[in-house]
Amino acid sequence: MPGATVDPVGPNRHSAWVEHAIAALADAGYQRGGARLAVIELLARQGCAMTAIEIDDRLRATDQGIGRASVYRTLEQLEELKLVHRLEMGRGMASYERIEPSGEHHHHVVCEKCGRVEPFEDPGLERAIGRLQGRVGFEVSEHEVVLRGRCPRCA
Amino acid sequence: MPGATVDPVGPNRHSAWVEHAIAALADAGYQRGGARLAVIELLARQGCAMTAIEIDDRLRATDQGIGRASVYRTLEQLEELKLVHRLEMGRGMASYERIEPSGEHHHHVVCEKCGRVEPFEDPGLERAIGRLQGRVGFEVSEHEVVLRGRCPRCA
DNA sequence: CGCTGGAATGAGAACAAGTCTCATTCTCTT
DNA sequence: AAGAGAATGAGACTTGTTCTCATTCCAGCG
Repeated sequence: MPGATVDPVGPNRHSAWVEHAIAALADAGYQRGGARLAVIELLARQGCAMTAIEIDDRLRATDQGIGRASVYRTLEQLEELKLVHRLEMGRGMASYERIEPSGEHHHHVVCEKCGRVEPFEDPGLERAIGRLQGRVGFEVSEHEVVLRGRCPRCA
Repeated sequence: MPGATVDPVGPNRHSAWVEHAIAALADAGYQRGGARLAVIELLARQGCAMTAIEIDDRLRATDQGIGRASVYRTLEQLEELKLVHRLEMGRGMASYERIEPSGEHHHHVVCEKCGRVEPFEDPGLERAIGRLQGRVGFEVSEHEVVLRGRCPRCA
């Protein structure tokens, strides 16, 4: 790949996750398909959670014209394989964001007035949750923290 | 009330919250009503979150036969007045639980297999979240932590 | 290559949770 | 006891999601 060493961080900076997802799907016995790939590539480009509706709308608008069923089906498969995280932060609709294989992740603050969502991360919080794992009777595999309040604009 | 000093802790142990809720509603200018009271009394008896559907089903089964609209309307009002907490832990449906005026509260572990929900509390976690408040740009008024995994039975 | 069997896809129907409307009933004040 | 306005409930409606099934696509095989 001559000349390909320039600008490793760009619009495709998360292509590693695309590869990862494709490999995981292949391992799980799935065949390739255009709709699924489109969902994966869209999620790869997002910095934070995106609602199922947004994903669906965006992909429907594409010249490919991806169907609703394919979008939801793909999201379900990706969730099953722990490639994406399903979140319910709003009024009864799900959002999705990719799971980094590194384990790196963030949580969310939601404005209860305008619905704006922002990510944040905090090692102290992660530590507190880590310490908790043994104490609850469950075998915990993931966690989710949502803070609610007013964003600077709405406060 | 002669003889009423026996057994202060019983099925009505949370009647203080009922009073609190009634007072708050009156302060907010609401009139009394049977449907609303029934919702309040049902929530007062629960130890943990209950889905809107369950609440509705239970109250519909009553000889009072409370309507769906009243149930949802009441839940919305109670949420607005910070008398109950709305949670979304499952597949797209809301649960509600009362907010103690003392600020005492718990969080939840959900079994991703069977859907069982259990409460837990942890001061360390609360401290970590408390420390966080200033750092996110929002004016945080509440928070919610959900752990997911396998319950002992499903593990 | 072109076939073929099973997987992936998309249009639209079906479903479930929640919301809205509006006629009736109830509360509270006078 | 009456009137004004709030609370209620039946049922229509909306919205996000899931299901169905006929069609299209992919991948191994001759």
